[in-house]
Amino acid sequence: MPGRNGKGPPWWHGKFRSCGYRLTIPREMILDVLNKAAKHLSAEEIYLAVQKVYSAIGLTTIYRTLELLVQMGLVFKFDFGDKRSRYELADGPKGIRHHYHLVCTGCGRVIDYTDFIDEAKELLLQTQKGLTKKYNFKITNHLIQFYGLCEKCQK
Amino acid sequence: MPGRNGKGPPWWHGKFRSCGYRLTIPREMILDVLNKAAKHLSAEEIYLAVQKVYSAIGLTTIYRTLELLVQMGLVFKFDFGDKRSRYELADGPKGIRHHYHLVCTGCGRVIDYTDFIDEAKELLLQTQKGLTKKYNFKITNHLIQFYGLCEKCQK
DNA sequence: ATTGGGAATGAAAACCATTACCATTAGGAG
DNA sequence: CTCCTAATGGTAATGGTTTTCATTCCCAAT
Repeated sequence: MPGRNGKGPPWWHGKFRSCGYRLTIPREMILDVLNKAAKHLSAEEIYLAVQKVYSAIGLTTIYRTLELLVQMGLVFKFDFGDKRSRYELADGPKGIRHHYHLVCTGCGRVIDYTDFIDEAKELLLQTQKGLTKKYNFKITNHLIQFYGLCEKCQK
Repeated sequence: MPGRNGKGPPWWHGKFRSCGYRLTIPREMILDVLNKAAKHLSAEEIYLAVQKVYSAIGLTTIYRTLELLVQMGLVFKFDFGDKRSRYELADGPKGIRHHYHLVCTGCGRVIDYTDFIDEAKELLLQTQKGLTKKYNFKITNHLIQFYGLCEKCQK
């Protein structure tokens, strides 16, 4: 289960080692599934996907691993209002391809978008800096989501 | 259970009527608790608070009413990562005192902040406009949250 | 290679916030 | 005041996520 392009060891190997965590089959499988999917999956979806290739996998391991990955910063966890969490690869060391979500409150559909003006990014950074100083709060991450009605649900 | 200042009928009465919903004791109690608390409460906290004054209240009603209020736009629903939802009064017709949250991933503490609102508002509006046009998505609401470590948890 | 021991796993049971069900109660228009 | 229907509340069910615990496996030290 190679990295993004099939060449070289996946970029996450180093991170695992340096954190003192073991690199196991299930963990690689889960990362691989997330890597290939490249969109938000639920724990169960990941479970089923891994199961196709590694039938011995247990749901428990899925949850445990995902929690670990989130805590390591390799994976983001989202809540779109239906009541299952969604998980998404944080896109590597260089790929700071942060993207955001439009959530339809009608049908639950989620649209990813990356068109976020550069000014906005700048502002976000400044805000972050300001808040860090004022509240002595070390910000590691942020969440931005828009809610509304998609094309179909407006009618 | 009077309005914000004890004079005049609470500002939400009109909204209820115009939506065709009945104005009942439990609903007023719940709004009253949210109004007095003025910070994010869980369903159970609201339940216990209402119970002190109106012991016949049922948890089911709490949930049902909160859902209604959220859907009416009178109340916002948040998820801070512990696994219960939090509810907060949307601050009336004039009080556009929008605020955002800093969530500590260490201890779960939540800090409200109102700084940088005006700058953010402008960009938010532009972003919103762009997204609406591009995806034909009618945005009704948004969520911004910062995650990190609070003062205590950094040590 | 082998091994020892702590980390990781998986099956099943427990958890627990939220919902569904349904018989009963009460708002408010006429 | 009455009636109709929305609203309520107790209880049981739901279902995603966690906990428990015996077993297995990674891997550093032999």
